[in-house]
Amino acid sequence: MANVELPSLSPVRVLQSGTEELTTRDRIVEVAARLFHQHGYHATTMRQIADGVGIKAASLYNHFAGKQELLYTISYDTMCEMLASVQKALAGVHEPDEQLRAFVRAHTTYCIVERYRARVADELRDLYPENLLEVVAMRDRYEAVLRGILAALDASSGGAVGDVTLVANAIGTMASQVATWYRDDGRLGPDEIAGLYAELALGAALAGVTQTKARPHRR
Amino acid sequence: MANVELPSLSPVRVLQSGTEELTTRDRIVEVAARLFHQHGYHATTMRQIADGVGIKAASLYNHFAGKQELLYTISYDTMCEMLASVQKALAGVHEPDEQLRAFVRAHTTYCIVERYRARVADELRDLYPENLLEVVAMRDRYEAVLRGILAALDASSGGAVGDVTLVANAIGTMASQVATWYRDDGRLGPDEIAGLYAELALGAALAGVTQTKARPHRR
DNA sequence: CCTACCGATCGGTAGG
DNA sequence: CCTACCGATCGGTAGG
Repeated sequence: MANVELPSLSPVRVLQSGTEELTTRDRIVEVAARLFHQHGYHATTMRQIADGVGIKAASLYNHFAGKQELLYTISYDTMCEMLASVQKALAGVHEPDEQLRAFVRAHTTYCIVERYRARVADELRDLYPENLLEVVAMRDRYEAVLRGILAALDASSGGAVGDVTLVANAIGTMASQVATWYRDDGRLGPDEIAGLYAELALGAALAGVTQTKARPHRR
Repeated sequence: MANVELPSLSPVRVLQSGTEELTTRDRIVEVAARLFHQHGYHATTMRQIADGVGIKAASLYNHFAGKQELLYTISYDTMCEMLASVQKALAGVHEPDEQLRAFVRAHTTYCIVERYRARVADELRDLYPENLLEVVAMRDRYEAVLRGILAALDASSGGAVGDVTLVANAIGTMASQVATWYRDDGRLGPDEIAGLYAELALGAALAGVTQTKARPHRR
């Protein structure tokens, strides 16, 4: 097995982005993320990761204390990147509906472009309890941003959203799962999908008003 | 470790439902589904499954040829049950919007009530190629039902849905993921969530019209 | 359905 | 970053 293709961005990589000179440590993270995504954490061996990087398994332990630290690094860094990504997208946007569009666009785009690490970070099952705690804490901050937007949208629309927490969960999981069906050779590119998902999310969030306008509820 | 709690229904179990007398084979499937869900396929050992049932690991091989056959059985049977569940829910429903509601309600309810097996069946990663083929074929039939409903809704609404495939993927993944945040001790029960999800799905599917009505697109 | 067992492979270490 | 190696555990089998 040779190398990884996708460059992608880490806190470090962002600063020196553009070039292709990755440190061994960063290359380990890339390969591990792709393999964890493809086969799962337990089905991926340290030997496979080492193979992908082009070193021996024992050498991995010069960069990470073990397999779990590798998973934690990927998950935690990815959650931080996702949070930074939506915060950047929200800068200067004040209308709740435009905030929701911006959030969903940024989130969806990240989940497509960085689909390997994003899906690994979404899989909390294999994290040790102490690591899980930290990743979940970061994820909670992320979800709180979405809930805040939906609460503002609810207020500005006369309660159209309804159950803010449920709608946040629905929209969040919908966008996170985009990588399960996205194909590089598909009809639509990441930007197109992200734009469409933003409209779907707004439609779902405001389903209460639009539905009752179109026809009264029965139930 | 003792037994499993949840009864749940398999093609066999459905016929004799109501009682608690499960065959050893069915109890193995239940325990395996719960453990595969909780820890993942590779992190679950045959010894853990045997422990949960109350037998020794070697005895499992009197019921299944191996671990993979167990996974395949769970995945395939679950896909069949899901398909049967929505087909039943759609019987006699002819209006596209009501069909979408019925589909999403049935799918969401199944994904909550049978959340262990549903999530295992949604994880295709660990299936051997020949098994994957059969499970994916069944899943495609399932998704085709949803696409058919959305195509009808699109036609009856003057093209409001737009990209039927994308919307089907979005709604399908959203509903499938409900088990990631559902809690037994949460505010909302399965039926309430399923009802709300049906409205969210309809709002998302018709986002095109409602959005353009409310305010013209800019992009 | 059990006891007894096996070859393979894993994560990780020693020591350079 | 490497070679050499180890204890633990896994899925599965033999034979009753």
